[in-house]
Amino acid sequence: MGRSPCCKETKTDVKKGPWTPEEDRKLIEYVQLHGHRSWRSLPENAGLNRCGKSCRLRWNNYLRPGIKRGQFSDEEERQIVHLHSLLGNKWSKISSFLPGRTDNEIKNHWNTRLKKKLLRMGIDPVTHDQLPSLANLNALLMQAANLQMLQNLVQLMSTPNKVPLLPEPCSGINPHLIDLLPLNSLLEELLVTSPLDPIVSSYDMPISCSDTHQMVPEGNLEGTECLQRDSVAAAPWQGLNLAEQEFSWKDILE
DNA sequence: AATGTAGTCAACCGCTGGCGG
DNA sequence: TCCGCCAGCGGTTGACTACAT
Repeated sequence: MGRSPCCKETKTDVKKGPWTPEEDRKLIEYVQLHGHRSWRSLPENAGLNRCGKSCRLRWNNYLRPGIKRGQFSDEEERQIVHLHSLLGNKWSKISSFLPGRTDNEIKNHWNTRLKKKLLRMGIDPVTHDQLPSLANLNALLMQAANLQMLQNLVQLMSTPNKVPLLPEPCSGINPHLIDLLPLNSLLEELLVTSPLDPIVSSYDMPISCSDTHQMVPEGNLEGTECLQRDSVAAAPWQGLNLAEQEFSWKDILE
């Protein structure tokens, strides 16, 4: 399936950019007299130094009779939003339901106005679902922060027992080696006292050594990798560089 | 008044699928 | 069935304008 050779490959001097009134006049006159059976040959026949594609676009979007210009009415906007929720970015399909409006115009209107309008109304312009409220967003952020703390802990616990503390001034704690054993219980306590979103908690976390089963999706206990103090955490937990995290031990312990 | 920034929209680019030889 | 041509489509660009600093 070969790609159509663009005008630039056949003619090097085709004009681009905005159309002049004179070009418009030539195009209108030609189409009214001969129709537009072949856009490819039209420019030459009409005496236009333009690409056939460019002529088709100009005709379809601006010169064709019956085109409605100007502000979209509330009713039109409602229709576009509704059709978009059903059809997605099928601008040509959507335009077929709005007489006089071109796909290009609808697409531009969507991208520049309607998307923002929907966002302001708390509606996701892609899925058309209600966006999470500010309060929900806050809770999600808290959960994300908790999760990140847990990740840090798990990362540390999956390395040898003794690890250096973060260098000053990240930590306000005496910067010597500490035993990570007590962190085990701290981690479990965190998991119990900080219930996570079901989506987050269904994440395949390599933690299930004791009674923290609430972290593991129901019926999925068997395959869950048990975190060993000497083992290396599974894929989602790898690649976390503690040095890049913004949490200090002080933060975690507090 | 000059400059920077954001918004708008006409036009272009490149891909896709239909069609005919 | 394969291949090339073509129109149509959706995403992107860039010129222009309005508004803010």
